[in-house]
Amino acid sequence: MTKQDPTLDALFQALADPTRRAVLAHLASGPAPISDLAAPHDMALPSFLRHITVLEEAGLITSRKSGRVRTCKLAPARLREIEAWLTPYRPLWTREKPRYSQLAKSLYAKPSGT
Amino acid sequence: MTKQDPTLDALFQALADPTRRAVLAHLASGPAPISDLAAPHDMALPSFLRHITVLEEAGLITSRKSGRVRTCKLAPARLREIEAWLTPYRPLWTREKPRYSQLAKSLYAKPSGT
DNA sequence: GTCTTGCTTAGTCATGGGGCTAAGTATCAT
DNA sequence: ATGATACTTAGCCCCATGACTAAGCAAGAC
Repeated sequence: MTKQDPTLDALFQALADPTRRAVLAHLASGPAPISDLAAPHDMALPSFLRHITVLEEAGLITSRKSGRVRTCKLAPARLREIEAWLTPYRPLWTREKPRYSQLAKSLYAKPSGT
Repeated sequence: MTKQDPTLDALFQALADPTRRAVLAHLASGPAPISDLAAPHDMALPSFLRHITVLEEAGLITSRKSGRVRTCKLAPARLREIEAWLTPYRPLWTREKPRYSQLAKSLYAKPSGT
């Protein structure tokens, strides 16, 4: 509409896959090497690595290689952006009456919906 | 990992497109007919309609046809599911210390990360 | 040095997503 | 009845995604 937001695109896109969400859930219990993350997923390693790359490009995880092991950890800042995107809509389900006009105002204030 | 969640897939997928997020933002100011929604988007109508279909299949909007006009409205329940999915991760950015173990517990309790 | 481990790169393939045009159908206006 | 309006369906095109195998490479074990 007014402005595109490619980073939000990548963010939601990254979350639109069960393997990738599972990786995030796994990483929620702390950093882990690729092989640990891959173990539960019945998938060839290169295929799995693509998912890791997608998550990293979306900014949802970071990784560092030490020796021959690459360790991944969650980068929760991006999840916070989803929360932020969600915020203007929240009145819609927390109140009985939608209060559309107020909502429109907050959506126009910062065009996070575009 | 344990169980797939196709509806979460569709939900995030639907949000991974700026046109579709713009439609949601538009609908936040109240129900609107297709043509109103389509107007700001420089796109052929059939292409735009696909987006509407995706949103509707994801459960993010509903629509009813009356006469020759189809009117769409937001269905915020699905947005709430995103909020729910986000919930177990929220401690990660609201506290300084991650408290990984607690988080893992809540993620295993209901496998919303799969 | 040789072998194993843990990624990494390269290349292929099938499917699906997002765009288009063209043509169809059902209302509503005149 | 005619014509405009508001979708709707059908079909095509291209590129991105998600999977695979095969082969490469660097680090650690022995």
